[in-house]
Amino acid sequence: MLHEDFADPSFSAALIGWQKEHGRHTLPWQNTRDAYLIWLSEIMLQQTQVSAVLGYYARFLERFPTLRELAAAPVEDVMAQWSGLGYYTRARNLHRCAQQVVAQYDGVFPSDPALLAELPGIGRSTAAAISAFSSGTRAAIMDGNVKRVFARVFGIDTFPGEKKTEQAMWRRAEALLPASGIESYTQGLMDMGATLCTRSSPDCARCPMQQRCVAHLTQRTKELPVRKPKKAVPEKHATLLLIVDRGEVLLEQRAASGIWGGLLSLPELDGHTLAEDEEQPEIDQDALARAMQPFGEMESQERLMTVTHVFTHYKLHIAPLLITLARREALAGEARYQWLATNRVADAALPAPVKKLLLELLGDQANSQARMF
DNA sequence: CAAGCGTGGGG
DNA sequence: TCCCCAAGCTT
Repeated sequence: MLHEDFADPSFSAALIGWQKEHGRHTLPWQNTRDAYLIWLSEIMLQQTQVSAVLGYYARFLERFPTLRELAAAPVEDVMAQWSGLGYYTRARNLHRCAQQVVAQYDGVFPSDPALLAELPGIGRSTAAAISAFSSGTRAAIMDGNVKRVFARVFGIDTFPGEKKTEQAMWRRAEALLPASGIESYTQGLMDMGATLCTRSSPDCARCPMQQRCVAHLTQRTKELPVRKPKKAVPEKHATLLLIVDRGEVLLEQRAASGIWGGLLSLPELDGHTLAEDEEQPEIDQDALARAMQPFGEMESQERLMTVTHVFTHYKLHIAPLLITLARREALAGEARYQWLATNRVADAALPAPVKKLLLELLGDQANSQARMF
């Protein structure tokens, strides 16, 4: 034949039947056709597991019950709600997307996946999921679940991250779409991947694909899908300035791009990029004095214990430097700096490890009368 | 188009 | 402790 023929109606039939009987039906974003509720869940669930999303989803909707309220809100409020969930570009794009849907579509998400995919933060797969769940549109998703299920059921033994392999999977996904029942089918792919065909120890005994699964039949579920080739994780070091004064802490808004883009964080003492293993670098007092210039006169400095934060692509050693002020300078024209009351840290748009650091320290402070901010 | 982009949990 | 990676998108 000229090209692969991936069509097989029995695949979707088996999957749909399984989903209706054994799939998930009570997640907070199910049992609705409200595109706002579905879109929000799909964005939060990008590279993020359901258990991590549940709390954020509920709090986010409490703060932004409607698309228009989200669109009208300051982006800082959106970032604060997203704080701790990671991949912060999603939050900025979410806000932009809400504004675009209000402006271009009068607040109504289009049902066409191609139009959805033009909006910020919505790619081909997310567009298909939103479209399928909110309007029953027949469109294919391609996420980690689908890649894992396909790799095993069809015995695909090349790395799914490889472009050629992924393209083949997309063709297969399109060919396997059911004539009807796209909602149960799409949800079934996700449910199978998340609850049955898991990364380790898949429950093949309960799997509707058992009789047709190449990996199961050849006992290769451990080998499939093919692992991502791993590479050495670089280590970076940063000295963060923990400047406290009168019950407030000094924060700096980070650049929109790069790690923790657009979030508030502690000012970073630059010029300290170090070789590996050099855990406790000497503080460059000249650089520190220059960095402190805009904020005031230093009273004391105290090095706190280094904490290590592991990202997907590198490891960051954070050396906090606690600084108190003898005199505070007014923040003239420095829009990216702000003083934040320490009792508002928990709700601020901070990266997870920075928020953790601050809360731990402030907790210690609260328990200690010896030292007052 | 390969790399950049968070965080938390399971094994 | 360490490894792996999850309802991917953007540049």
